[in-house]
Amino acid sequence: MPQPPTARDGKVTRELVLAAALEIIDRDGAGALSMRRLGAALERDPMVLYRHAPGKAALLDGVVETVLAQLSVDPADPDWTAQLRAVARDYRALALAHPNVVPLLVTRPLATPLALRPPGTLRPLEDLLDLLTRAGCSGPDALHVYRVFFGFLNGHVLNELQELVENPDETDDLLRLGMHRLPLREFPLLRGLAHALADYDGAAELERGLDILITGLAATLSLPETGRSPGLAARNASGAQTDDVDKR
Amino acid sequence: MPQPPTARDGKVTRELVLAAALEIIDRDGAGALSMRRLGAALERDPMVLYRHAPGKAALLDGVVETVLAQLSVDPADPDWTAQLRAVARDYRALALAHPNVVPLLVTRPLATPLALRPPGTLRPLEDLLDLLTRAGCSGPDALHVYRVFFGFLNGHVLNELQELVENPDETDDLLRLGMHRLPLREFPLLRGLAHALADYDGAAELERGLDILITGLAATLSLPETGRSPGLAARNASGAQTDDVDKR
DNA sequence: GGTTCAGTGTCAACATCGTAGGTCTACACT
DNA sequence: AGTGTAGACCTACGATGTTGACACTGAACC
Repeated sequence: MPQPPTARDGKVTRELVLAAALEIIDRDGAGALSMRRLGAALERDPMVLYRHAPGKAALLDGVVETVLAQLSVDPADPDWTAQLRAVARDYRALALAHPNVVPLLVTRPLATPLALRPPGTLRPLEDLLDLLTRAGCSGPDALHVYRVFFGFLNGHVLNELQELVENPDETDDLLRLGMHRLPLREFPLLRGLAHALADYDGAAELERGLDILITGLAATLSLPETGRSPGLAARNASGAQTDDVDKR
Repeated sequence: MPQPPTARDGKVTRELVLAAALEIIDRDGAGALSMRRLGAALERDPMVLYRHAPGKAALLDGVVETVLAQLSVDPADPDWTAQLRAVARDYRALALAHPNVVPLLVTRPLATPLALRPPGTLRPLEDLLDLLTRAGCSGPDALHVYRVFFGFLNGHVLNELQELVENPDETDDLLRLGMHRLPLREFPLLRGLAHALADYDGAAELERGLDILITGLAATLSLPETGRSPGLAARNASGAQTDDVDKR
């Protein structure tokens, strides 16, 4: 017999549950994920979920883990700066692919002590430490780099996802950003920058941040900055757009 | 007659509501804030709240606004780097004073287009733009600095708040961090760094990040780096502890 | 003085949520 | 044949955000 799209193929596995949960979150946001809805998506009784996770919080952690598991760090890369850049780009791509997961990504760890987090979440950390110590970093320094690096990444991703527009079809920047509503007298500079706000280029912003970060790190840690120089120059006021992955 | 501690003094104002909400969040976390509990804290019927806010989401935004309103940027400061540093330290202090608000702080803006955010939230942005343009920045560059700066700040704060411990009374670092639980074979480096993890110094980390960021920014924007050099040197593997505000 | 009106507080009700407890079915192994 | 076990299901409880109707107050107006 023909199965409905989200077919009930035999057993329910943890992976199936998490995949369905991710799908719901991607479509309708994290707030829309309820045990009942998730059960319905799997065409099962909601209570089945508790066989595969001790509660909703664990499910959310699981979703975070599956997403984060798609991020891989190659500890064997001889050029640590290049590897950092690659990871950063992957991370951004992941965030853009699952924007509704980002709040969980930055928020869930606050509820769980580091060492009790799901292993998939710790993998990138361990690999990054590996990469850096191979490059000559001391342990504590590697830890420091990890923190600065992911701190920066999370900050960037949060920023980029905030650049939402009220009415994307509108051509006028002021209207698109909903800026006509804010009191002109109190925020003159902000209003004047509507155009600049409108053509925000996340990819370029990330690269520039990486330039600053990596050169800064290399200097502070007195590590060899392998590979060619990252090209700090080449930019002016308006900043040339780089090709962007997403269309916004 | 003697009033109970959280007295019902006359009218209920928006400020009173938000203050009570903040109190609950500070004490029991954002998840513990419900309309009914908030109503009980004010000794009023929960429905009263809807007279002062259109819904729970608006209340949360209000809490974010009141917290963020405590952050002030002085646009007249002639030394922009010093002002940035001051703002960064204030922001960190705010986050440490209200750790349970931080998830809201980084998460709520994702739900609201920039221009429709409460004015209190936009104030620091406008003031920062002011500060930077006075220092000779172009508009778009100022915007860029703002983004990199707050991206970094949010990232740092999120990082610092994650460094929670499982059993704060334990003297052994491994136990305090709950590290004895994670599979030794898979995370050797991480386990080896338990000590380094345990004496994380948020204030020092912030300063080092600021060093990197500000020098990087000054270089990229070819702005005068006013004030004395930020002191990029003076650090080694273990990193000397600076005096810290909080006790953890 | 009487009437209207907007603001404020109260109450009951609804749909939805997470999850504790118990039960039924089917298969694995002795 | 009997027994154990794991997966799935159902019911039910308490809590949540929010709607709509209703009562009270004080000021504004005729």
